Amino acid sequence: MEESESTSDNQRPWQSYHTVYTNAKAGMDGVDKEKVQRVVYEMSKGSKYFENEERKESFIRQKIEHMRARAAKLSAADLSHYQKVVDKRILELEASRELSRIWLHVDMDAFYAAVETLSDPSLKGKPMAVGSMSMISTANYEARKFGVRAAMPGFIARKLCPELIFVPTDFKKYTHYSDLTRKVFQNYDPNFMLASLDEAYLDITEVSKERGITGGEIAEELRSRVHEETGLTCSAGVAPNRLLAKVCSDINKPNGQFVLPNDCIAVMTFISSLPIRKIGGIGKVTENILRGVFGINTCEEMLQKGSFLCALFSPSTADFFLSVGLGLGGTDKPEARFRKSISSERTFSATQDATLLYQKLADIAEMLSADMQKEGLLGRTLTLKLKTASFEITNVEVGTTKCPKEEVLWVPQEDSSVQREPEDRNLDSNKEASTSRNEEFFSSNQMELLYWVDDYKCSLCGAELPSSFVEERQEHSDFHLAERLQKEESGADSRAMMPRQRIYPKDPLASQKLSRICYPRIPSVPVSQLSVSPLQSSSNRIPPKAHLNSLQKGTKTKPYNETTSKDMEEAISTIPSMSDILASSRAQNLDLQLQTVGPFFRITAKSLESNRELGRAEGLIRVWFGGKILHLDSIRLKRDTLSMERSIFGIGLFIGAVAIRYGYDCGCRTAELLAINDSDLYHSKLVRFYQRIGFKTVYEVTGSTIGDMAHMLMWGGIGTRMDASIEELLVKWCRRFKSQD
DNA sequence: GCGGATCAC
DNA sequence: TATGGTGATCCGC
Repeated sequence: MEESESTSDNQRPWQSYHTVYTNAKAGMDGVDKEKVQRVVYEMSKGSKYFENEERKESFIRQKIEHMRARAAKLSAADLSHYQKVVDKRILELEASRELSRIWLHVDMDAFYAAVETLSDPSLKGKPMAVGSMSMISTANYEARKFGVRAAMPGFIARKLCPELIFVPTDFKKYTHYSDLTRKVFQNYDPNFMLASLDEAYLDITEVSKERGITGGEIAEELRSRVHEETGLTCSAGVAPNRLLAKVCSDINKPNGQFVLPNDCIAVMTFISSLPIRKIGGIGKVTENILRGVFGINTCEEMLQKGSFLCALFSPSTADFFLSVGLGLGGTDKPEARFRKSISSERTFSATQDATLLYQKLADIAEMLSADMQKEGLLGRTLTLKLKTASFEITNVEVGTTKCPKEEVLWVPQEDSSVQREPEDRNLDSNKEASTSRNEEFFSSNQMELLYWVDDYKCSLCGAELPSSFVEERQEHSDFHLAERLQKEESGADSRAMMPRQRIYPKDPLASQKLSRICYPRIPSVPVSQLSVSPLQSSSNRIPPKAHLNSLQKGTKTKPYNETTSKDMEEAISTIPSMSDILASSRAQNLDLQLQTVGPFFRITAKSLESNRELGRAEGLIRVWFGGKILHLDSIRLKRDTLSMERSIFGIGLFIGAVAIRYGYDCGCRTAELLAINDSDLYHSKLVRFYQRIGFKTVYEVTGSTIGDMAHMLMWGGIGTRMDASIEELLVKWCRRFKSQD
């Protein structure tokens, strides 16, 4: 066998070059596959792409060999053990079989190509492909007869079919037609799942029951309505679950449909001879492995080889294979799905021009940033993807606690390329930046959704507050805002309620210089380290109930800044002492420490349980003409704080309160900060947040005037300069720090 | 948590 | 001349 294969390789080398292009696709029945294979091989041979494909193939062959060896090593005892595992698992899976629902999968026929033909009827009947010389997105059925298909580079397609017409992609058009199809789908299942622009899953169980018609009849009707609405044809599959429905929609493509009845025997018969490659999720590699290692070709064989699959694959993968063998698939009601990542990438011709590469990176970052702002998204993990001229792909991720982004991302990337393959470093051809990582991604738009359901319940957490509780409601929405900001910030770059230091150096020298001026560092061994508690007596404390009452009276019905001076006098007597703040922070299991060096201070918050640092603030007491000013440089909260029950008020505000109280004790009357403007979206929220705390805008630093330069040197960026009266801050928030007794 | 790989459209 | 862009998931460390 080996012999004859290698001989045929020598005579017909193209047979050993495995591409996805020969994989059976609708409309490719009469194609001379041998010829296609040969042309693809001839056009690819010797290219960097080809070499990379061979490298990948050889890797897969190794993997197969390795798995074969492992399979051969399994003892009879092992196999009988795994057989028991499989038998049990199959019973469990079988028990979960759900035959009561009818799923329909719709798939538009050659969608992009069909849309283009609609807008330019002269294309009708001619071989045509949507895409470019580099890559084809879709080919119409005339082109498919030549072996031209999606995912094939255009220059190869042209070789296969010289008269092939190329049409550039135009997503606006496709989206328009996709919208039209959705309006039709809506009538059959308001919760339909869109799989892409041209594919959808519909649960037609209800509609079938209500109208007393079969799934097949619904499919017919839906398809003809799609045609009426769009002038396009589509194919449909009807089956008891989504996995099978998808397979079915492909069977009578184009402009056809196939119904698999909700009947266990029918399903098992259908699946028994089905090639595994037809199943969504089983691609070229998995197919090769399953065939090469276990000789599996059909879904039925998954069950026969179940013990091997369980022995060699992870439980979740083995489960998937077994359910495929049983013809099981998703039947559940779709849950709302949120995007988990957003990305932007570009391929460009190889270059060794570092400046150009940096420029490309900057451009891509800009595009990504724009896309994110459009959707109001923030990210937590930033990934740089690099594709070299030899098609090798490298990813570098950074959690966003590190900064600055560009340096962290880019410099190590270059270095690692140097180590691995020096000659490739200068041939970088593709970069992508993306942000992602599962639940750590979220939309900041969601923050705006706080409203009072029935004018009574908080839409975000269900807390109940009647409308007469004006102050409480304000505070409650502050809480959610703060919570959101805290989450976003500890994800974005750990800057929390106060500005972090940030500067955009033009050159290294400038950077050094600026950092000396702006960011005095507190020595790692503090000259004076004091626990804050002994600093203050609680002499000016009054019983908690009393000051709570007086404050509520004063502020309940009017905003704070309208507080009368008499209220103020009353209130001042109620401002929390340092020990008030510390006592209530300890009640939250927080250990606050204040360190000072000359004018500089640092406040750290640790968890009393874990002793881990949860956040810190830095700043200095600045002497100015009118007196002293508390200058807040940054408050940072650690990611750990996110998982805690506490709100930002529990940590950020405690840290802030210690800073403010420290400033008060030092004789400062004013606190100043800069709400840094990284993005407009975030900035406006930050400013609003500070405003609610009690800060007022004094100046917009835009960087457009010489005067702004001084601010930027001072603060390290552009943004909104804000001040607050320290006394007012203490009064405003004193209820937070009332004693726990 | 990170980086590589696979898959789908 | 020339082999894409976007998003998701899983595995192994």
